[in-house]
Amino acid sequence: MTTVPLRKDAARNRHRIVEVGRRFVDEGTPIQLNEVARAASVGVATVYRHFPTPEALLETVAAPGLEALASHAEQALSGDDAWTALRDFLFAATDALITDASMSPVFAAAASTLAHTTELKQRLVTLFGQLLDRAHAAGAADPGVTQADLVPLMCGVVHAATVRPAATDADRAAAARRYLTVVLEGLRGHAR
Amino acid sequence: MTTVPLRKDAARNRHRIVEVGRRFVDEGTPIQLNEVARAASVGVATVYRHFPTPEALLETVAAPGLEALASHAEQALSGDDAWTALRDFLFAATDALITDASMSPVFAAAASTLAHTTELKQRLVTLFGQLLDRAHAAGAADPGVTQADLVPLMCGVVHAATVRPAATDADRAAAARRYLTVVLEGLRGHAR
DNA sequence: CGGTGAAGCGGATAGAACATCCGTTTCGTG
DNA sequence: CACGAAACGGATGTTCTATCCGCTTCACCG
Repeated sequence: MTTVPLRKDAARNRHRIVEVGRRFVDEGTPIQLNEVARAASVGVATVYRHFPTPEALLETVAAPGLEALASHAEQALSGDDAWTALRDFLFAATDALITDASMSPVFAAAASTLAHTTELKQRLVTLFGQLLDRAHAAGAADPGVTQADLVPLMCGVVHAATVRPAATDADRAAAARRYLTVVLEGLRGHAR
Repeated sequence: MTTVPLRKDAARNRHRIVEVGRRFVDEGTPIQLNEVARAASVGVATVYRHFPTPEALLETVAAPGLEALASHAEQALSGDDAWTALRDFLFAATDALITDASMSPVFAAAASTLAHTTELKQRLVTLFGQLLDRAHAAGAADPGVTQADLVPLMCGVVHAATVRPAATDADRAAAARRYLTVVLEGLRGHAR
């Protein structure tokens, strides 16, 4: 599983492709590999060689965001109040998922094409779980909701905000925060 | 907007097509119009004439379920306790959305191709709103959550349960009910 | 009834999107 | 500099989507 370092030109092309992928995601353009190739001034085969499917490219585009989220979660784990730490982290995560369109599809997808992403997602799930368990231990969260539920719940909140007809991105973000508030209240409420 | 009654053969074909559409939805097969034509022993053009897009067919497939939901909501409105009526109805709605795969996409879609569906959705949103308003009036629900939020929240709950890796449909339904419980708790909790 | 025109039918096929293959080019090492 | 491996690119086969138009069926009317 040790990766041979890419040749210089290959690295450059790969980088270009990811950049274009990022741009497409930000613009809401669907990722079509032929289209990406054109925009990156690269042969179609080059794109397909690096990323066999649109999802694979999406995952790579999403990776930095997921990593940032993971570090954030690690920091949150050192917070003193379990509930506050969980809550603040989830708000940050929601904002990230709304802002960066590449993240929620990757999150929601069952399995991943890329080993790196799989590992990253696993790490995040574990971190989510630890944050939740701390809250459980402090008696601050409904014990009926488990590790396996937190990521889906987040996806649900984001999905709800996405479905809702909203004029601007800010509106959507505000809705997501309100929905998260409801869910958090439900999580905590049941514990009492 | 008065619709001319279909010719006998046209009605038969249309019916066949919808039937096949229903089957595809139940089997989780993606609705491809050419494929539907083959399965319905009908020319491609016939399918396209009745349903210009897969979504249009999906809407028609979903319509009976949406209608059932609407009548259920109307019944719920005559319940004596506002909160109980809302809660029971939302549980029933969640079950329906999980069971019938045609409903949530139609629900989540912003606009509809079909006039009938548009009207039906509008009716449902109104009914949801009335149920929620009764709960508001009874001081049983967070006033920060409005009419425009209820449908998205339902979509979110269903989405969360769909995303969650689950062995069986029953698991998924159970998860959805748990998530709805959390949301309801959050809705009610904030009101107090 | 049988004739007639409108409504509907079907499938060949044009067009778009996707993915692969292979001859050519570029890179890095000895 | 020469050579083999790695990477490139785009022409091209494949698949999926949707339209067009010549033919058939239906329903109505004399």
